Amino acid sequence: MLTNQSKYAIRSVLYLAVYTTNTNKMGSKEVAEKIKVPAPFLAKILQKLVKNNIISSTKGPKGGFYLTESDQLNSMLDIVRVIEGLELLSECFLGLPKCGDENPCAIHHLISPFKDALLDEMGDKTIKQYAKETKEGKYFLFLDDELD
Amino acid sequence: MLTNQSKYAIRSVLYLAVYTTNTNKMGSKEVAEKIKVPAPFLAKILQKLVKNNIISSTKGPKGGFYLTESDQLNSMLDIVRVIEGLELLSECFLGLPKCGDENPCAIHHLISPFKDALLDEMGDKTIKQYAKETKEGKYFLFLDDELD
DNA sequence: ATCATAAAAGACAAAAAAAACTTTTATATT
DNA sequence: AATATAAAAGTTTTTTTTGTCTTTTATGAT
Repeated sequence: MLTNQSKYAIRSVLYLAVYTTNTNKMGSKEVAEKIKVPAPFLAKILQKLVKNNIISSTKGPKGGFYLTESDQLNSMLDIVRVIEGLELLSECFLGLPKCGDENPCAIHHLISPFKDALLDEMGDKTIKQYAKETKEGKYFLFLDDELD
Repeated sequence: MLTNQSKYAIRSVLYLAVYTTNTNKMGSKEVAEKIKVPAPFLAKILQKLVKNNIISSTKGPKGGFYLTESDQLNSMLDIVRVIEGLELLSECFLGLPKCGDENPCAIHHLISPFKDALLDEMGDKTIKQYAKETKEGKYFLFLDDELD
């Protein structure tokens, strides 16, 4: 439903939202280590996120990636949009070309309400909100040494 | 969430369940045309399904693929299991290694009930039931010339 | 028995996704 | 100004998925 690229993107943005500020940036290798994804691959993904105004960065010593206040107003769906587009999220679970309410595949009735709820939340809720709830311990970004 | 292979497999099994019998088999090319998937690729998939007792086949003239009564007692989950395993269906939507109720990712609360419902239906309902409901017009297997 | 048909088997090719590597550019610190 | 740091940019490699092609085997019909 999502490519690894989108998954890594979402997890890294959430991580950066929780653990960095404009005065406390983080390098791509460190982020990769923390959330346990391939470092060079993540570097490419973060690059793409910067170019599309999802996150921010500065080069050089003390440089790295971080989120501005305005970056934090983006949604998960915004992230997916710039990484792979929204097609994967919307296409039929069984691959039926024109699956829909009028022409439902065998499991459309199960998928449809779920997809609506998912797109609603992923489209409306901001990274800032997710970060806040993560800090409150509601969600996790990786294992074991969470929040240390 | 599912590979094309699994999608094609499910759709072709449903198609065969609706449109064939042990006295009225169908060749792989014809099935491929009907459900609009690449013919040689589907041939390989059907082969795998036969080998794993999801569907049946006979060679030669008047030969082809079909479902026996006992084939029809399989579930969609059985199909996915033999094609790609159940990993893809069960792994975390954001790729969190040990996502679960104790260690939820940011959207676990949304995904979890959906996944439960999906696995329940896909695991319990038989191909026979799906075929019956498809014949009743409840679901569709392809477009336009349905049931002609 | 022969022949045409259709699946089985196996090798092969193309495309997409995932991942790695190298060079260049910007920037804080000294 | 020089240096070290870290992102940006671009190229390349690997792996997985998808898809094709060729040969072999089985079987119903004549």
